[in-house]
Amino acid sequence: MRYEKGHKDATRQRIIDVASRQFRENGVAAVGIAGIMTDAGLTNGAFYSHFKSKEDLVRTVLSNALRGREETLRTGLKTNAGLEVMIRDYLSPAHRDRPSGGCPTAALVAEVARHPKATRDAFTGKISAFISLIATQIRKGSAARRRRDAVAIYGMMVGTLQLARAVNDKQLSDEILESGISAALALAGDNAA
Amino acid sequence: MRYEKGHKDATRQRIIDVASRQFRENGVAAVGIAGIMTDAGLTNGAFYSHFKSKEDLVRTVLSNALRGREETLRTGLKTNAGLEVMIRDYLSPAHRDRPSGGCPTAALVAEVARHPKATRDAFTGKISAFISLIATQIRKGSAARRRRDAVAIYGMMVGTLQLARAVNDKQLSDEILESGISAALALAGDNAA
DNA sequence: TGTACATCAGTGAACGCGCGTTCACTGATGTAC
DNA sequence: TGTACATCAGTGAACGCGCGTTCACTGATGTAC
Repeated sequence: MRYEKGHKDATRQRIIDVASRQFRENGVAAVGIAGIMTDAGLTNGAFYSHFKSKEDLVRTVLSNALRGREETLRTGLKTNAGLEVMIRDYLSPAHRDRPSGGCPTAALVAEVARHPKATRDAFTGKISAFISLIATQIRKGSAARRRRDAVAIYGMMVGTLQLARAVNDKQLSDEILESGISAALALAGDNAA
Repeated sequence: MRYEKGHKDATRQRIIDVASRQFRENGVAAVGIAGIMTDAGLTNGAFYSHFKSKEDLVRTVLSNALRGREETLRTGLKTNAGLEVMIRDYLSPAHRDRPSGGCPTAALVAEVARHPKATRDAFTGKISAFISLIATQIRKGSAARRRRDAVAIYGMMVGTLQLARAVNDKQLSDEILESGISAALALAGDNAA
């Protein structure tokens, strides 16, 4: 073989990583195949020996990024102080200011809602998983109440992060993040709230 | 004049209304000038005697839709049972299933965050206004705490509505809406929560 | 060992298409004299 | 009153451009005999 074993898989993964960053930064619709391939160090023609179509890439990127987030969340919850660190990380200025490495849900959820069913499927399962994970970390209340609060915390994190990103006023943006943290901690059953 | 007085203003408003619906339904990037003009009963060439550019239309539509929302919210809060009706309307299946007539923030906030500063300005002021309006309706806590909860409620409504729209499973989607309502009411200081 | 052929990741030009935008033009009405 | 011109909302063809996608080709390596 003229390329080492695993070369094609590595290339495919490189395309996925570049696309993952670009999609989160600029949205799926605004990102083109040619730009992704250039950033991956290839020419546009090579794309179709790795993916059936742009939509195929979108699905792959979404599954990939959400799986990565789930793992990070899972290990983070084990080693850190429950939900608190996760909530503070999620609603940090660093996360707000660098969408390309951040939560794919916050960046793409509204756009994905308009994509084909097969693409939305990638989301549905993972959103369910996130909610369940958060629910296991909530300290007080019945199982139903913990699950309700998990949904609310997740929705609030996604919404407030997006508001903080859209707003053109640093002070208001910081306030939105702070309010989100403090209200989310309250829902999580933390006394710091 | 070959057209009645006010004709051009009416046409302009018709273009804004059509664009407003299409943007919320499919996102700004996926909507073209030609399609908007066809729906408005005109040909594409006429567009540029009403707007400087597509971005000019986006700004106008955003200001318009957000102002409309603010008025609805303001009168709704006066005549109804405070926040409760508003929260239930916002997180209703009807709102989830018809984005074209719904909240422009939920539909467009992530996309607008990537638009030019002038476009984001339209958002910033109105988001501020929404937060203040909600804060006036919260029953308990210090002024700072009421404002914090207003930010959290708004963020949570936007986030949970988006999640409910993206998810491909009716039962999960309904659960997300219900959880959002009940947690938002709790934050608003309602005992029903 | 040498030669002919197979493999296949990647190249780069080309495809049709729809986009945002421009512009010469139309035609109904108003105004000047 | 009649004629020449101005106004201006809207028409529709055309512009260059970048998109997603296709495809004939390259060239380094492996395999067959």
